[in-house]
Amino acid sequence: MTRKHRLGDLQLAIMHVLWEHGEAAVADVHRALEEERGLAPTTIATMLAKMETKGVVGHRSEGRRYLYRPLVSESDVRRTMVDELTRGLFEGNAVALVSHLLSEHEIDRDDLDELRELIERRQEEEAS
Amino acid sequence: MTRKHRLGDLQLAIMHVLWEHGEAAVADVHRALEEERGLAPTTIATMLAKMETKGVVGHRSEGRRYLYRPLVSESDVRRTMVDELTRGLFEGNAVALVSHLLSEHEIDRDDLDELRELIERRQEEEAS
DNA sequence: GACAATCAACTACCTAGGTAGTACTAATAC
DNA sequence: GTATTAGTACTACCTAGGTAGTTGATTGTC
Repeated sequence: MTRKHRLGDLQLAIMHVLWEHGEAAVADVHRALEEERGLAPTTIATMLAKMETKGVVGHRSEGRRYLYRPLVSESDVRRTMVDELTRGLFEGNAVALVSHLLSEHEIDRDDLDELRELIERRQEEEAS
Repeated sequence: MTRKHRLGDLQLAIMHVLWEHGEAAVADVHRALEEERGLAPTTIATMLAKMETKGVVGHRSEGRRYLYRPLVSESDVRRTMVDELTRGLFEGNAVALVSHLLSEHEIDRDDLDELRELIERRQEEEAS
């Protein structure tokens, strides 16, 4: 069932639109992705249909058109996908992942401050 | 060319064996993955052939058998894949990824300490 | 009422990952 | 020297993601 939370690039892009809008018609999604992807509307429609089969979105009819809505949450997807990446690439060690982020310069000076705060806050929570 | 650094589950598992051993025959890889996957030796062989076409591994003959070696480094693969995940799931914001890790309890008390140190060390480096 | 636009349904393809059987060849073991 | 073993090559399939055309219905416009 983890299948449901593993999404491809396009699927992810579509989900972002749905997560943001709550509900959207094919045309809405298409418009939202037009810029960066320039896909045919039917491509979006086909993908949404496949995603529905897969169980990650649902729809209701409104007049002649369908309004799609997400059936999985962004955090579930994040959890699963980050988890799988961590397992596949860092032997399941989340710290190793962060360490990678740090050493590969994905994180700049300001980010470091932000992170440090995040961690300190978390440590305080943990302490209680 | 980012294609070269995006690997599937099995491919990743195979690469781990190669990264660790430097060079390995099909039988070696098969033996190493037998336990956790229980795949036919031909599956490994087929996959290695596909990976060679893709350019992620190379081989040399030693007698009748092939010794495969990695052509892409673990850190390259990590970089690309982490990067793509960050872009696809966290709008490219690495800090958001770490934040996710923290809030999803992927990181326990000891890890927090470790992380904090990592960050402090990094900050010192950055300060110079 | 004819015509254009909108929309979902259906069909078709292509690629990559994954899985494995069969066939052929070379070495090894009696 | 024949039978087994170890190996690669070749072929075949299946699934999922991605991309889009064609078709047929509905609706809105003049």
